[in-house]
Amino acid sequence: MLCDMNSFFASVHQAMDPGLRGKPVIVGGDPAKRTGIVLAASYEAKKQYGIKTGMIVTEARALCPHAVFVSPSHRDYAAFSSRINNILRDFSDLVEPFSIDESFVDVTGCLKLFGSPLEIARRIQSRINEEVGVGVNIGIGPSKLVAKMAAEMEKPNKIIALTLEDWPHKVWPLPVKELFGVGSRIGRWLNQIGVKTIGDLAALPVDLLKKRYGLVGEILHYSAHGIDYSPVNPGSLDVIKSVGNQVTLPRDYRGYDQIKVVIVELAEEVAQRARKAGCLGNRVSLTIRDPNLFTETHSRVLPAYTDITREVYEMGMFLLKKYWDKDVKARLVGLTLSGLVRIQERQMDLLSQREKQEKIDRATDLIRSRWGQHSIKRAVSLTDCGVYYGR
DNA sequence: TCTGGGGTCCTAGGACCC
DNA sequence: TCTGGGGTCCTAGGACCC
Repeated sequence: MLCDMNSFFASVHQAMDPGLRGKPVIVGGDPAKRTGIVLAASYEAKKQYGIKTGMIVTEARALCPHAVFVSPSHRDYAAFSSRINNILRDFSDLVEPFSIDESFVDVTGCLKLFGSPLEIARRIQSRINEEVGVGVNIGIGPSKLVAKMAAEMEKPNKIIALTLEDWPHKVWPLPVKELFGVGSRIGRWLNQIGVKTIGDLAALPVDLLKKRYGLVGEILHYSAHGIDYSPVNPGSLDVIKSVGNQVTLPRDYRGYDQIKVVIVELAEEVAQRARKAGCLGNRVSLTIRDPNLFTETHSRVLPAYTDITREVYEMGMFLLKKYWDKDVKARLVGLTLSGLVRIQERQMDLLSQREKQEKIDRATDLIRSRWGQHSIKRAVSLTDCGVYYGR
């Protein structure tokens, strides 16, 4: 099954504040910023006023001036998301959070315990509706792909079961861009070569897709036929691989000094998030989008794994000066720490040991500078092997 | 297509190692 | 320096997802 929360961010605000229920609610960026977009809109806003996710906030305001505009609160969304996943885990231990508002659940092994997939879906849906207070679409299918496609077919708060027998008449007529894995670029290319529907894609020779898109092309071919063998992997989101932040600036910034301020703040956020996650990273990437929307990214591996703000910042500045010239103009700046590894307890010990060693070295240096090179030595130097150094 | 901000995965060339 | 064959790491870029 794929459980897909309806208008998730907006629903969370409505669940937390009963005064917002039944009203057009729009979750969007700071209206003071030049480029705020709609992150989510309640069904009232979507249905009655034609508000869409991704729309520019000012545009949304024009369509629905009396809507309640709320600024996003990621903490609350994360809390709601984990409550929902906990409900799902009451039904199966195979729960894979796919994003903050979508999770796959493999119920193959618990049909005897809880009944048919449809019955399970109904129980999950009513528990999420009642206990969390948000709507949820549940797609049921023989694979993640089929369940995912099913969940998109009708909204909101629907349960849709899809089988492979249904696939040709229910999925093939859909526009090819609706297929999971077909984005804007591939969709455009497919349209250009006359592939309009998912059925058209299914009929396309694999070799053509393979030649153009390699492995991705091959997967696309199988997807168009509803074939997917990927397992529900409960741990897939536990291991984070990178943390990054980017900002679109209130105006174009120019030159190292102005951009430096942004890099300082981004480094602070990024390193702090790494520390909070208990991770160290070994690669820093800097992205700059210029006023013409041309975006460039450069990265470099660090000499050692780190979660230190200063080290992330310094690599960011190194990259800026190496790859962009002095009068660089930036509309957006992004900084990412990747190559992340979790700090194990043992590594924690090593870190604190390292700190201890550094303190010892500093103290030793100080003592020697004051009382001479041989005023302090390691115990091994006092054995007869170390005697040469001891004099 | 882009809007903004958070991610993942794949590919490919070059450097370097044995 | 090149010979052959196998491999890893680094870096950039492209595509996707929500």
